[in-house]
Amino acid sequence: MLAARSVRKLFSTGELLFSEGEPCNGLHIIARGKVRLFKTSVNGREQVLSVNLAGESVAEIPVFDGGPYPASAVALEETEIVFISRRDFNAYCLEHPEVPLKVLTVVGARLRNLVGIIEELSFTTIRQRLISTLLKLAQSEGRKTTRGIEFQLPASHQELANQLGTVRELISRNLMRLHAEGLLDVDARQIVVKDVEGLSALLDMAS
Amino acid sequence: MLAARSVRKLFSTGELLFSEGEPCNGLHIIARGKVRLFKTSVNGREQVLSVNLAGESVAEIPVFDGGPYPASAVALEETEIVFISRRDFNAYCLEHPEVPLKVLTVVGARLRNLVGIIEELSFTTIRQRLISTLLKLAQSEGRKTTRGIEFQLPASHQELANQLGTVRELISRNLMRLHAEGLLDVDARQIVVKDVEGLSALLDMAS
DNA sequence: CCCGCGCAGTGACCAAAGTCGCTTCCTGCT
DNA sequence: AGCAGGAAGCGACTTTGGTCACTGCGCGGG
Repeated sequence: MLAARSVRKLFSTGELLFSEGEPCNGLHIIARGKVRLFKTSVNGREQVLSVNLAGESVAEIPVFDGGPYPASAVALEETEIVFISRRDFNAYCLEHPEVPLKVLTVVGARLRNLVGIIEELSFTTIRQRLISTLLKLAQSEGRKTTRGIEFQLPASHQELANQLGTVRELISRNLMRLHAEGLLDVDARQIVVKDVEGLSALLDMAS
Repeated sequence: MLAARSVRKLFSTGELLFSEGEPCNGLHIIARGKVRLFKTSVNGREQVLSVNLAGESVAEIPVFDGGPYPASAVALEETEIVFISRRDFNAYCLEHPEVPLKVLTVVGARLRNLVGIIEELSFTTIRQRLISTLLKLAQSEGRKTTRGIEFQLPASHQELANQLGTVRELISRNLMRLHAEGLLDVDARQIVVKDVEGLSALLDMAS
């Protein structure tokens, strides 16, 4: 059994699982918690590649091709990781041919996700990206009230900026602007979307 | 044998192998020629994801996860494709457990490549991206002459712009600017890099 | 209670990217 | 020769993104 050969590791909020460029010697599976995968630039900017929750694995690729980690990973909350060494996992894959196929679909999802990021980065403005994530949040976490759809931003402006590939200030500014346009109200992290249609409409516009 | 179940297809320059969003029913392997994978935006902009040569495969992912193509592919020259249906390839994978592992390393390379694009898009300017591709070209195709390292741009400014995720004019402008700075000479598609060190130096600068 | 700190708001400013409109050059075709 | 179409050059302009410097708030620890 694979579990027998695995190791459990605990990470507290903000702790690095691994850094870009490090050699990789095993597969990380998230048993509990939340992990962010990201790239860092020389001037300190960050670009988030994905946020993964319990049940998902991180950094499958270096396990197979033997290369270094292409990005860094950090725990966003108390996180428990199950770690399986490369040797063990490779052996396991050869014994169970359906496993790598399964992994391929996982990697596939990751690849589609990356292509999505590229699409956003090269075709859309920060404004559109912000609107799009606001709409997603409204749909997944929003509560309907008399004033509109209400929800909390899941993280600081800084964190949000990292995910959109930009800086804190632009989040502020764009939220302000949307408020000025009457589409939503902002109170600290509390967002009230007053006009979902209006927001969606802005997305569909060609540029 | 797998070859027995394969189909050969011919594509002429500019012909589409498949388009983003279409369902996928098999694996394409390039027997001869050159293929470009790209995304298209509503306003006609393009972003190149990769350029693949003979011996490489394209669109491995949809074969495994059954989803639609995440991007479009076009032949850049006379191209011959070997096509294997999903069913056949999946069956083949189960018989030969080492095959999906091999595919994983291919997909891994692709993933690293995409991460690289994301890094460039979110951390670097067009100027830097241009310099970087010029240096690559100089290294791979350049001939040393008395005036410097000489080579031809492999494609139109438009095509180059697509690869860098920008527009034609910025290629012109940045080439001009580099010329004005005395780093290279431009004559139509003929480039003469006069100062490789100077160019490289510009890349290392923080922003 | 006050201090420090992290987070957010904001205006001034600057640089990069993109758009438009037009010109020029080349090439192939009739 | 003349024309059409594609590729490139180029200037003027707008928009977007990013930087800087500062203010203000809220909260927890000393």
